[in-house]
Amino acid sequence: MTNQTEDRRPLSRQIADELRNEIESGQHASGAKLPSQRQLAERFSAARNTVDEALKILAQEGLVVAEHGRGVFVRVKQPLIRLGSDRYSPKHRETGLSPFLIECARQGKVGRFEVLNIERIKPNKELAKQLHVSEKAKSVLRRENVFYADADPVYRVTTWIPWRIAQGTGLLQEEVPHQYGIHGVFEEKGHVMTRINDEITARMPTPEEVRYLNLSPGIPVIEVMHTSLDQDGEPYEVTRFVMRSDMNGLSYNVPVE
Amino acid sequence: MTNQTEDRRPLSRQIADELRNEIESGQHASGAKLPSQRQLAERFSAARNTVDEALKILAQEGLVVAEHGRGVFVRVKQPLIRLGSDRYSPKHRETGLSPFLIECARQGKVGRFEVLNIERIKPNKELAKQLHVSEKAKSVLRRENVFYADADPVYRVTTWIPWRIAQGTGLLQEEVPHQYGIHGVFEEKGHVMTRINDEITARMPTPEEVRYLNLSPGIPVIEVMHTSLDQDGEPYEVTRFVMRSDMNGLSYNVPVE
DNA sequence: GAGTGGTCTAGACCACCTA
DNA sequence: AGGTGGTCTAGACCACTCC
Repeated sequence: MTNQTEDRRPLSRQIADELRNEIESGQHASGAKLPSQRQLAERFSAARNTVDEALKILAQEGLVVAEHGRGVFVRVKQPLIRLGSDRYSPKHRETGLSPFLIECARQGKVGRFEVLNIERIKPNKELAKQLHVSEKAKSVLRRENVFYADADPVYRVTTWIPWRIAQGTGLLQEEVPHQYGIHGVFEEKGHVMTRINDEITARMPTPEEVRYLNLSPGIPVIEVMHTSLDQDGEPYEVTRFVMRSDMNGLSYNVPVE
Repeated sequence: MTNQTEDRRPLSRQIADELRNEIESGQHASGAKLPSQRQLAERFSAARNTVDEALKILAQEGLVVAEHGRGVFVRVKQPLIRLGSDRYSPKHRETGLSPFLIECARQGKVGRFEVLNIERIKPNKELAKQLHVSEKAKSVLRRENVFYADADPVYRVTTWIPWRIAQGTGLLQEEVPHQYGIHGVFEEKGHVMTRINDEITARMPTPEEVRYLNLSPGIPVIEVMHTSLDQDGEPYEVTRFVMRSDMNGLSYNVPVE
């Protein structure tokens, strides 16, 4: 650290900056344990509180993770699972695997998902508009899932389907009644996916999402609002993906129209 | 707050949860000032430090913003600027405006950008591979910009162009030498944009990005690595957008192939 | 000048992990 | 048992804003 008496930045920032430098220059390898807070406090002639503050800054940047009783560690970057614009492409049918499972397999992981709940609901205003259904009735089927790669929760997924389409298809059951999954069901009903519309945002997770996705501090989520459009341009399904950004990315390889 | 003696969560969390509830239930309107830290400390029978901690949790979630000397305020949500998959579409040529400017105008804002620097550089390994250029020479032109909506910085944009394409086009000057912008220049050189590939991630900003984008705590950035492909499938330009997620979203409306 | 948030200290107790 | 992070306290001083 440079001349402390001249430096007007808060001490906790200075310590954070110094440690960040050390990490980025490779003095603390990925996964390595940093000196304890008490050791750092002595080194920087600061109170332990102040060191804790500095480490919280780095944790918030996603650079380090504290583990209670063990120490503070340089965060190990995970390879990203890339959800692609081709994730619904018919070309993936041949393998019988969804793109998520393919990507997991490519990384030597086992992908799976759990059904949280399935319910027939009244849509809110916006959803009713998007799906061209009535706002007054229980006109929509909602399915909520969590996707896992090995033991790590990766996405929180909610799918909304107009009841006129879901009706009588068995989509009220956990088990999806089609070998090509939910989109196989839609095709049988005469809705061939022709275009998709994905609206993407990023934000910090809600406390509920922190629980579901087992998120540590400093990890934002990516939210994708996806709409499927059929051969007539009619929307027939909306899905929201909430993804942990430390394990996920998106990829759109598309023609310019 | 419920029975404090039974609650095992840290006091700062309890305070944060309580205040979050109050905000979400509308007891503190958007933009409203919360009670001062000293008042809250008294109300919750806690040290001011503890209240400060609680407010930092909410700030990190993007719910409130502290303003030094003024108070802590409920964050006002900004309307999002949506960068679309059609942002390069020839159909926007007629207006003579870029999609960014159109979107700004729609929100009653004035869009503009500043050139930070323009330089001929040696690409790193990954970039060399993406652009099919040599890693050993100064084979790439880099242009760095910041985009603004009114006074707010919105994107940090870096564009890399193979020097063999940029050479002799005037792209070394600040002023882009074509009425249709930089992509007009590429077309004149025989590269018609036929496909794009966008790789999207989200993360917390680096301290440098915090400075450039004037970011407050709890706001992640969205990073888009964009590649333009010409009629032969050849990549001829890579652009990185770093966008503040509180003012930006993405939108992909694309065919299923 | 009064009020606000920003930061720091020194010490304390707790919960968790490793051995 | 001993070390580590998690949290809280009480008090202090500072920088900023507003009147």
